[in-house]
Amino acid sequence: MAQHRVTFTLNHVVGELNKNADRILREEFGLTYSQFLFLVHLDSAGTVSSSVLAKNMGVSRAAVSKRVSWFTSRDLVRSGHTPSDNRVLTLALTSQGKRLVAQMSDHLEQRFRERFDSFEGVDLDELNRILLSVLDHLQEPRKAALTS
Amino acid sequence: MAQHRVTFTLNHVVGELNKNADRILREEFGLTYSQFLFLVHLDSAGTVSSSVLAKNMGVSRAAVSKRVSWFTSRDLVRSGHTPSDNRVLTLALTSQGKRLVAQMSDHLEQRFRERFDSFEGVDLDELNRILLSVLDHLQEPRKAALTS
DNA sequence: CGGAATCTGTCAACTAGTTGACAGATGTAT
DNA sequence: ATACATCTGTCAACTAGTTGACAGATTCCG
Repeated sequence: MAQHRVTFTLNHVVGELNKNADRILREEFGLTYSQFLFLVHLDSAGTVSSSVLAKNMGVSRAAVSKRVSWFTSRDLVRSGHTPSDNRVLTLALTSQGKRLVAQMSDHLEQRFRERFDSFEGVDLDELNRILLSVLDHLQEPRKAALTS
Repeated sequence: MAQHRVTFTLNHVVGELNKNADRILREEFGLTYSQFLFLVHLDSAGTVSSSVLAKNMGVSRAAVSKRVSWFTSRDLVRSGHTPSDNRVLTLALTSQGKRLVAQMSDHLEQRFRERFDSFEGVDLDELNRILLSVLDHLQEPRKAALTS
């Protein structure tokens, strides 16, 4: 009974973290956390099609499609069709976009450290290791099917 | 640099968990995870005003307001004005609502256990303890202001 | 070659949240 | 008592996601 409440705690923690990040990014950069995530995903992906980006971000192709113009009109993202395949719309950060996402990441991390470096109660690297282990377990349903 | 990535992992884990829960609840009960959460919050609150429920759920008053009729029309929630204060709309689960939320909770927990009871890699109670500690730290900005 | 299948991005219609404004009810201070 | 402040739920307009349908481009085979 108490056991599954860990999912509630997880949701609660994530809610607080994202709320904080969103507030900081709005104040300091005028962008939302979700816009930051878009740029982060694009940054780590390099040059990708809009549908690959959608898959990476875990949202629908339509969701990405509708947001692209917001970023291109601000010169943060460059989009264009490749000659090799005229269906795909390739996306990449502009140099300005790269600069911005680096600044945002740095700032966010600094604020995060201010808050947690002096916090002895928890080892965040250890927490991350545990969470990755849980994630791995969640994404492998094969085990249950094979053990019999 | 690696440190703040724990926030990404957290988001990822929560996304997977909620996606699973949503799928299960839709299949077995025809309700979404977010509808389940509405009922859970109302269940643990007992009889509350719509604005208190909004605060508990971490959403706006308007968001709750717009959803109430969905639940009352299905006889899961009862709503009415108290004579003591004619502004407030009091909400409570019907007996049918209570029965449903109990069934849903039980089912979800059973499925959760099936998946994690045999999983030796992680102690979920320990994880919950850590997360509660992080949550506590996040919600207390006073410490930083006082230590000097 | 020529279908047929598949993949791409976009559209329309929908859901569930937000903020800001509002009217009405209640509380408070002179 | 009366004016002012605050709290309540609801509304309109907006944002950001969803699914399903679609046309066009590409790929796969026979």
